[in-house]
Amino acid sequence: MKKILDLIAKEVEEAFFDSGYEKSYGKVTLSNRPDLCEYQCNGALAAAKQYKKAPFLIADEVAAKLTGNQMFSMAESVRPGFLNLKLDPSFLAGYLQEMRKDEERFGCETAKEPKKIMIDYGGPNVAKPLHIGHLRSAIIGESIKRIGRFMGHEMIGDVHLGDWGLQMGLIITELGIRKPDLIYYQEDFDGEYPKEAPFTISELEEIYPTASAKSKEDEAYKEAAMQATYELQNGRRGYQELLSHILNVSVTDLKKNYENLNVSFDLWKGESDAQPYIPDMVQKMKDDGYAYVSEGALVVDVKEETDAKEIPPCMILKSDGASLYNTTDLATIVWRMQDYHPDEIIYVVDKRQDLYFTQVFRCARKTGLVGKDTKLTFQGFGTMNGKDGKPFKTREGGVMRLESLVSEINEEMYQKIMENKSLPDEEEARETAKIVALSAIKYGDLSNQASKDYIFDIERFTSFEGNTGPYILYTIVRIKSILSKYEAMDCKHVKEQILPAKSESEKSLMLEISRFGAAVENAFAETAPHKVCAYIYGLANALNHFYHETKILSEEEEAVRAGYVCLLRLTKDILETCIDLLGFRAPERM
RNA sequence: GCAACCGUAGUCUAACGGAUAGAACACAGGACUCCGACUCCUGCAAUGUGGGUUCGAUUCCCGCCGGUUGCACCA
Repeated sequence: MKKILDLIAKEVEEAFFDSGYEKSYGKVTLSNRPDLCEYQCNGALAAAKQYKKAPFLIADEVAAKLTGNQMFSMAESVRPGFLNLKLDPSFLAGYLQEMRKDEERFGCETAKEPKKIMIDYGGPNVAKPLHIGHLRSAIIGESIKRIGRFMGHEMIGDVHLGDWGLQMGLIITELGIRKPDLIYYQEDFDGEYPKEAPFTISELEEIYPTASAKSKEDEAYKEAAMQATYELQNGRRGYQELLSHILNVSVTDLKKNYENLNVSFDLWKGESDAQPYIPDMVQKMKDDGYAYVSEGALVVDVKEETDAKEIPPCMILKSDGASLYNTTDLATIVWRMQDYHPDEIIYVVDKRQDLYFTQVFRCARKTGLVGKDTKLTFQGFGTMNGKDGKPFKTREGGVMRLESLVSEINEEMYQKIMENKSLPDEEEARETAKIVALSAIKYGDLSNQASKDYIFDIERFTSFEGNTGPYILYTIVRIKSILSKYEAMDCKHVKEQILPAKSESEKSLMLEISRFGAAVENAFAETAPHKVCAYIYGLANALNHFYHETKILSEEEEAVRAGYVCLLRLTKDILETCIDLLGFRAPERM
């Protein structure tokens, strides 16, 4: 089903053409003066120069061609040369009627050329709990993935675990001190290792920071850890077995935590999965003459002549020959290309890594790891700040665990719900609090442009008023309540059909609904989930406005009432589809 | 020092180069015999600064001021 904007533009383009102007001037946009019109075309202003004619004269001609067109109830020319349009209510009702026949997509067409897109987000570290620094990547990445999928693209989410390097050696060393008898430490052992991990997740989460702290004070300890890391990476059997236990235990825990955030990944690959690709990749870079030794390290130049500043070379190997972050990221590109051949890889990463990814992308392109037909996108996000405008911290000034943040907000929501006494059942209240709390966190984040820093204000985000997640959910719940009352009225014999709007507020609501496809499409094109938020906020407002002015269930004319109910149901379905794209859902009651 | 990003009502935030810069919170008023008033309506209030390009600039270019961040062996 064509977007309503395209249908309108088609008519206007033809009117331009019939008046002797290029069709392209007939581009139509949503009105930025809703008091004057619903849609507008500024083409006459642009055409004035080419045709050496006053813009309003052109607009007059086009408007004349459009009068009488069944799509519009108004098409007028306004100085200096705007073309103002209002849709015919019957046309609009017909359009919505078509939308509601498509219960899944509401007429939103999928992309003409579906792409295979890998999306790298999450980025948690093994053996370390998720903290608030991981929140934005998870929320934004998940939403982009869902929006892309809705648009018909093949979206492959990869969590990209931090599971390589000294941290593993530290854990192995510390565990060896605590439990030296474990067979993983017997070098001559060649039997089967036990399936059960020799530690729990909470032990693991305690072992790592302890080991990390020790290594900073104790030089010998650090040596041991580095030695363990080296042996692990060079294939010591018992250590590798320990690594896989660490991975298993951690990933199980991470999955649970991400599940609570309604975030999921298609791939649970990590830095360790890229390691096997490193030697060949490095060798090829050397053979092709891209990599050379500078100050002891192996690097690839990524400067370009158009650069305003010096972009340092991309380091491939450290001067001691060891790999580093860059090496792993490049090798990750190798297997992604080899196994998936994506059209695009999107990195949802902290924007502070902008320069770093510029280096990696350039290096990957220059050395031929990716071809021209694969796009590499850096989708940097800003910092989540506290109310003081500084990076969000606990009251003590430490890094807050994600779990603590979530449970704090769950509790806050629970208190609110209990105050309202809307849900007498405690269990339901707890469950609902979780759902609403997640909407507060996610909407609070996603309603901002991803690239900007934003202030995480629990009080504001959890409010039921204003541009918040809970407000959106409240609107949905309210509609559900009305709909279920309608069901109980036993009106099955009445034909449900959307009728032409009779009031301004009804028409505004219908106009908002009709924009659905364009809004989602645009949000994906700009990888901008905040556009989905802006859209549903407008839709929820239009609904509440309409609701306030219109008696729905007490409307006496059955057909009109059924028409209202149709409109409400369509609004609800679209709102729910949109919040699913944002990664949260609505409760039945709240 | 060099570079990147960002400066919009008191606060928080939006706007393909287009009309009177749009919301939210807060504040000041107002609206419920009614489907969930956690709603709705009215008002107050903003583009850091100086130039340039343009018929037209929050948007593009340059200078200044302010903030954030990044600048080779961490990830």
